[in-house]
Amino acid sequence: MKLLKPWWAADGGLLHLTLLLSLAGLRVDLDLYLLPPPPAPLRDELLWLGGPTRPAHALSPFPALGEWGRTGPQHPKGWASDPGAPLEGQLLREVRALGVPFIPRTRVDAWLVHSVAAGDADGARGLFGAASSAGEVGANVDSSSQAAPGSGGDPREALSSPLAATEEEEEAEAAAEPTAQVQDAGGRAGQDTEVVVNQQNETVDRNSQHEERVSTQKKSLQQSNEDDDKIADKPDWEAEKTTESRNEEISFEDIPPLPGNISDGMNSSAYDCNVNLSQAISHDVNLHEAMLVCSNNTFRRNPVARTSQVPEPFLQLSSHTNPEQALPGSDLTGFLPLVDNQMRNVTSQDLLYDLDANILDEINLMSLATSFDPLDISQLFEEPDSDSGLSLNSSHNSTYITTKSNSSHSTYDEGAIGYSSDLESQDLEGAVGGCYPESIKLCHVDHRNDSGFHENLEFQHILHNHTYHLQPSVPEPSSESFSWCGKSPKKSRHLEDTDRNLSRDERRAKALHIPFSVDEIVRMPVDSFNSMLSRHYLTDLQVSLIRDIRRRGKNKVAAQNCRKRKLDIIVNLEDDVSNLQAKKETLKRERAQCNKAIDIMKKKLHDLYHDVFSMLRDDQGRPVNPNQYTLQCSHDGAILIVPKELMSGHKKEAQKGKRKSERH
DNA sequence: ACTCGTTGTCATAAG
DNA sequence: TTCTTATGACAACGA
Repeated sequence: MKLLKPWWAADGGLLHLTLLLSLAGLRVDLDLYLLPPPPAPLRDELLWLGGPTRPAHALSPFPALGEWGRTGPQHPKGWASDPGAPLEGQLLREVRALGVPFIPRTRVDAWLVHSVAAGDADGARGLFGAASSAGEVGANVDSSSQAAPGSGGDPREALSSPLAATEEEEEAEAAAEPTAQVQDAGGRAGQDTEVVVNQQNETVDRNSQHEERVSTQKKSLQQSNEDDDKIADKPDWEAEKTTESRNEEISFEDIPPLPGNISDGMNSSAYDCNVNLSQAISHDVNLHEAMLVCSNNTFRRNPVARTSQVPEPFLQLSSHTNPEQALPGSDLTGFLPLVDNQMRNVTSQDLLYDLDANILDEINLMSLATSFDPLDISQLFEEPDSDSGLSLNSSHNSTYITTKSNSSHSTYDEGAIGYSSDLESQDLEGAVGGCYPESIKLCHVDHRNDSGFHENLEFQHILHNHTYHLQPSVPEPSSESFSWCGKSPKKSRHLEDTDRNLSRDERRAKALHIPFSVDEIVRMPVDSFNSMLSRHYLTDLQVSLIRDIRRRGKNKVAAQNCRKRKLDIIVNLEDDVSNLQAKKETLKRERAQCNKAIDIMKKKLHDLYHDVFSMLRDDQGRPVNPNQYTLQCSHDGAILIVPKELMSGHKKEAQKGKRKSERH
């Protein structure tokens, strides 16, 4: 919702709103169904007031405005039956005077404007102010009901009430105050009408609070380029409101199909579908299903082929509300963010026609996300790690870069892009398509789809990022965002604690509902692993993740072993060093001992020498001078007393003889 | 704020 | 060719 602020402020917003509504097709039709059409002159004027480059019916997959009065149910008050009311021109002027932040172009817009003009100016400002702040149709309506209390017959209330009132209130009001207005509109009556009354009773408190919020929101609108941190500071009330709306699912199953062919006015196949509107509206996956229908009929991609790409199990999972309507392989839950990326320059029809293969691939992958538990996804988003990331970070490159630059951590480099399978985008890694941070808000356009949208985010994240890194630094849709989806922060925190011990791959595997444990995946022998992959119905995404998990797991073990080995080697080398040092010391000691022994021996020999000489006598009986004579041992063992002079001369001759022999 | 050890991951080479 | 293992390098994280 916050993301829409910049749309309104910077881009005029209407195109986005239109596309948004178009993409959320069934939802828009629901609104139309509930509301009366404007008078013909007015709608024409409204239609072209904004100077659209092409007719409204070309901008939107909905029936042309001209068909509105004929196809839509008649308002109990006969509003639709009064097409020529002389208010139109004045209405438009009033609308303009209201400072509505966009020019009405589609029938919905026209109706909104008209409704506003028909009501009080304050209420209108509240409506559009809230609309601009909330950034979603549902919010618009909701706001309008709060801003203009007391207008019991105002169709705005009929539209908004279901989103705002609680079931208890509805029941109470139903018993107390019968309102026939909406009942005429095809039997859907009950809840909506009751809520209308509720809204009247609801009041000033909320109204004043709401106005404050609106003013705050308007201020924030001016900061269209607010950073992610600001985005994270989502007001509690927004979350509450969202949760409220979400909890109040409107069931239109009992509503008969519209009398007219709702797609009569369409000149394109964008909305050429056979889906029963009432059925579609009654399901949480309206958007998905609607887009499925569109894809079947208009997308260039062969639906059959796409169908074949999606494993049966996921089909079952993806169509959590109405399996019979869900077409295989075409869940477009993640379409909004993608479209948002192109929205500024392209019409919805262009989008429908021009979805390229990449987008469709992603969309196809999105089907996987439908089976994800939003909480699981949320856990991934909340993942502290990073490198990876899924980060909420979306996979969109530009977004990624931005967030990365803004974040202190910034990690996702990943070449991941190239990497495999990576599913994560986030990492953005260059990845294919990703979703803007804005897309996060987009998901709140239709609360019935937000869980799916989160899944998409997760999915896209995973899709593009090989590393599965999570961007911790990037503002993630934390528990706050999940509270939008009706998850209490406590529960989210609890799960967070629960999963805290899980590794990233474990969390990813859990999020993708991979039926094997990470440990199994990693430890399994190759043959078993391959047979396991072939035995189970797994999507490419799952297989990719499993292989990555296995690769990372094995590499992790290898790295651990490698480090352990390296440490062992180091330890061994250190031991060797210490051993050698000890040996060296020992040898040193031995050497010293030997030297000592040698000295002792020398001394003993010297003493013995002198003792021997002291006992020797020459021929005249005189003692032999040890300085003039030396003792020599002959070959036969005889001891001879030889004068040193002879010994020196003999030694010299001996040395000469040695040299000669060496020369030769 | 910086350093250091640990850990996970990736890229690459080798078997 | 594919898979596994080993290892260097890098980054994140916590102490």
